[in-house]
Amino acid sequence: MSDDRPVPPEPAFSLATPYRDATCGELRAGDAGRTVQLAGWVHRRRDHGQLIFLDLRDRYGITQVVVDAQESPVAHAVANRTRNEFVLEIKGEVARRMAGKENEELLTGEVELRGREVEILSEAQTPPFYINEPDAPVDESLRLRYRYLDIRRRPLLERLLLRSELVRAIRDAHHKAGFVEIETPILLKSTPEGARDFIVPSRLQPGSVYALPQSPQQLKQLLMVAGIDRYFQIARCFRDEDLRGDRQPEFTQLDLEMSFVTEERVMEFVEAMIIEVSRATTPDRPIQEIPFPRFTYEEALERFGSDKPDLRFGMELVDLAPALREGTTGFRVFDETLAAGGRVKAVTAPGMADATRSQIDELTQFARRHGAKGLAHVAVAADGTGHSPIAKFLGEERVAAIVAAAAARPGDLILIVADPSRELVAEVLGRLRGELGLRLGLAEPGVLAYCWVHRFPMYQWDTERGRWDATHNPFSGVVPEDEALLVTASGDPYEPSRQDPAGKARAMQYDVALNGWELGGGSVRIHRRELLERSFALQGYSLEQMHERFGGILEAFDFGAPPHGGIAIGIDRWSALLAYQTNIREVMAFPKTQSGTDLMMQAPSQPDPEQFAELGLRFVGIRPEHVAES
RNA sequence: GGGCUCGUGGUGUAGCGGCCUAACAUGCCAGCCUGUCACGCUGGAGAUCGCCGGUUCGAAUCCGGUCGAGCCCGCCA
Repeated sequence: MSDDRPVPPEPAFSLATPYRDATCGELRAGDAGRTVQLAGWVHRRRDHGQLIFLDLRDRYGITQVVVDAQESPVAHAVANRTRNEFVLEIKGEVARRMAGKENEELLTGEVELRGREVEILSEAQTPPFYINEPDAPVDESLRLRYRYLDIRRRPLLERLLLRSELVRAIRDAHHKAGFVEIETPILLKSTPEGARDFIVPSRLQPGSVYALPQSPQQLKQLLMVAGIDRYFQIARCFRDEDLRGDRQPEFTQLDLEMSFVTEERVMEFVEAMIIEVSRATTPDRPIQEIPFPRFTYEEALERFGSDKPDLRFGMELVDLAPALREGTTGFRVFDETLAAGGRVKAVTAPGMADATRSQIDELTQFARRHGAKGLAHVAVAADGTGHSPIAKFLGEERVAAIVAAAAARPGDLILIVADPSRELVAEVLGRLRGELGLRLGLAEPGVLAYCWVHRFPMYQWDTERGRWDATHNPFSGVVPEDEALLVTASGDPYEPSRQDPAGKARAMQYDVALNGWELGGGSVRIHRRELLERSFALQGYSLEQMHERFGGILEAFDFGAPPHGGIAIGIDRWSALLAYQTNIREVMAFPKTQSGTDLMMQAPSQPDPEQFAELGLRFVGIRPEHVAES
């Protein structure tokens, strides 16, 4: 057998220590005859009486140790006492395994260490779950409680290593491109993002609080004013909102900002960076299309029903209005929707024509959950004719027209949503598309389909508060040709209304999506004071409020602000997707549960009364039972 | 704030009104074993079924509440 198994490169600072000469992943046939010492955890023990096999494990791999009672009675006696997860130091001679006894599964499988001296560095209780069977299912709360044991297992370890490589590649790419990495404060002031802030009371300023940053948005803009024309940071961000599999209260963003740039220039850099980083981190995963496809928000919504489309499969949305146009269709839902200026659109699920009643019901429930009033369907038979419960209203011709419009093939199932709201139709069909695309296995798992979505609407009308809300970020710039739209219908900039031309303005905003997930988003910012004031007025901020909330940055802009723009990319999501995960807890060393608790550290915890007293705080409770206690 | 799912020896599951004095696998403990690599063989210990209450002659099993975990809606650029 040849010694062709790759040996990982030795880091600049040797892995050898007084406890070990080598790691458990590096011994090869060429090392036979050497006397070495290894240190690691007992991965598994196979006791044959006079002969004990110990699989010794560390981060780098596993090496089999044999302890022979005849050769080394003392070592054998110690090995006899060991159990799984004991930490050992073992000295012995590297020997080629007997012919036919090699283990192909192990990088070190051609050799074994003949243990002469075994020392127990640390004993271990029986772990609460299997560490040596990485595929065995374990309740996630147990994994969270004993995270340090979960990290001993290969799958999580490898995801953390991947994430480390990702961040390293990001740093490399930015440094090469002349970016400066600058840290910004964690103890900050409330920033204008829409999420709830985490609050930290100040002892030195009793009654005042810091807010943890939801992102370093304002600070990076201030760095642009400061003349740092290319800034980036791997920044921890905090948002006190309800959690999901892809949302944690604290998360990490790649935050970057550039000066003297256009939208095009920022996208150019970010795209090149993403390609470089992807190739460095997951060289085995092909990028579907370069340059990344670009869609306007409008187009993405029309074609995919999503501003973060999964482009690994087709299933584009189809407008059925042309097929239904002349006269009335006889199906009231469609007629009324079209008459009201609403939309009737469809998505075609390939090969699902034989869906059972309960499957259709389930899809209908899915559609309802996302706001649709119902879900119509047409199943395409082998002869190409459409069959549908609503055929009796529509008539054969119109059903055929629907099949034709959807370009559906025999065996396909056409799912139709009708609603006065264009956005709702898009949203529901988009979700169906995403869900079915995955269920039907249409998406190639290994492919990385990045794309850009840009030209988002600047604002959304906030009915409750009677003002325009920035869709993205209050500093986002408007596309130059829409600048004139940033006015109110009334003429008074502080009297916004739903009819304002501003509702049509598009922002210089761009999102990058990967396989149906939003990876990040950014914009070219407004750097001119005058335009910023107009935009803020539309968002319902009076001059006083503007200064109260954004005084610092407004003042800074008066000292000469360069045109600038940037982006923020979610590192947790990115590493999760690169590791084939959809749950960001799987790429975080110490994540929190959905209720925001840390099962390992038992956080959050009751504060020491003295800490409260020092801060001048008292807990008065927010629920009846709390109030009753105080 | 709301909806849904789950909670049974250390772990993963089965059992879903009496046949349960709770089963299986694995782990654990003890003994045997010199070529295993999910070693093997023999024996043993280990759960009152998350918690509280109710229904019932009888509850792991049904109902209500509660606690914990997850998924989703709202929320979150």
